[in-house]
Amino acid sequence: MTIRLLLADDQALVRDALAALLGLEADFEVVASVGRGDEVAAAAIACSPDVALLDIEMPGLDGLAAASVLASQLPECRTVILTTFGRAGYLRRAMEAGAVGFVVKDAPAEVLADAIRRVMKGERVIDPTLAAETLAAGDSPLTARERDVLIAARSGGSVADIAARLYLSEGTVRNYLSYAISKTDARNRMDALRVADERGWL
Amino acid sequence: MTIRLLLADDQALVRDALAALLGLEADFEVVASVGRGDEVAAAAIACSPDVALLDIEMPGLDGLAAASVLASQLPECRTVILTTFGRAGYLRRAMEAGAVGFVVKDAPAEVLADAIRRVMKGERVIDPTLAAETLAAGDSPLTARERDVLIAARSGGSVADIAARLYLSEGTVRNYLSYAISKTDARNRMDALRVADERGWL
DNA sequence: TCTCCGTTATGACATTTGTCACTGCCGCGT
DNA sequence: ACGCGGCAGTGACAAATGTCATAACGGAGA
Repeated sequence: MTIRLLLADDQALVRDALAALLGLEADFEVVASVGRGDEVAAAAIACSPDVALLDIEMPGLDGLAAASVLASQLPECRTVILTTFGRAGYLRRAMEAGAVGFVVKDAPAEVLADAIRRVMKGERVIDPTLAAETLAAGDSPLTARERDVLIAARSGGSVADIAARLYLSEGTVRNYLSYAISKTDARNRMDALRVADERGWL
Repeated sequence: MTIRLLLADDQALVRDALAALLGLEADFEVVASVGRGDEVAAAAIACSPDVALLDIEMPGLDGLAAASVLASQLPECRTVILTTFGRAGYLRRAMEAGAVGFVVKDAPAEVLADAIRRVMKGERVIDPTLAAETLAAGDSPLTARERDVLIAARSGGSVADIAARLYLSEGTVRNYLSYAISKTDARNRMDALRVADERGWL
């Protein structure tokens, strides 16, 4: 009984390489392979895979959003997130999006193959180091707006720019930035951005 | 006549997957596979590959530095840089480090295989889009110190922090930052950092 | 109902940042 | 010998940033 796989990764070379790697295993069959998050659902419906391997960073729709869509439209297909970044916040969001597995690209090939077989048996598979880290980082203390302001600050604009983009007054933006800076124990907005990003709070 | 390959990529899964992919081609043979830049030279000397495929982001020594070492210690081995980021500055630095090929991971698998065969024939292989972009971005207008200051600014510290780290006066740091901001047409240091990073000037 | 929290906002304030002018030193090329 | 450009610094100034107190409004929960 072969396990039917869907592969989603924006980097064609990595996608093809993973297909080659998984194709070496006798019990795996790659039935679909896409390079954009917004193509995942359609491909899954067309090919009805047993397991979808989704990268997070993809154009169109990110892997986490794609996992949500997949969970609602094709609940019998299990999702494993396969990503470069073992960033704490990703794991939490992946679980919320209905993923049952989470593997980082640092892991050796056997870990991935093993993870796929285990999710097929109904288990949840999560990188243990990452799980610990996620628990340690904890929930984001940032409110929704504080997060919005930080994200808007990422492009390097001034308070005025951010205020204009979010339709807020400049004073309000300064307040939110100040809160964010204090909650992240940072010294200024760049530092806050760096810290929040590392902790997966954005 | 098979082409002997050395593979270097910090992500084990990607490394193994690439090995599987390249192994499917009849004329390729992966003779070494490492996960750290500082293991490249030793592995190359031990296995004498014809072509080394190096990722840029690696612990120990980055792919560009590893390419330099390889070029001096084992000049008969040709280097192809294989990286996620088609960032303009990387290409220039790769060429300076003695690489003869540059392939982005966005490219389809045939491009990589083709590139390997072509560098074996003595050709240089460079992603054409990227080449154009690199020429457009041009040489970095930043002086060595301006670059240092920008890099130090990346960790999110204040002028005082940067000055302390580089053993400069605060005024000097402010001047360099100001020059950097003006040379990048940015609005503030974050913007300058973003721009310089994108252009590969760091 | 009353209180807490998040959102939005203002004004005042100190600090930091960015800009500019100007100086001196050193090394390189003509 | 001279000028140019990079490096390092000072001082002054305007603008942006970060902090704090304070306040109004609405929703969620005790």
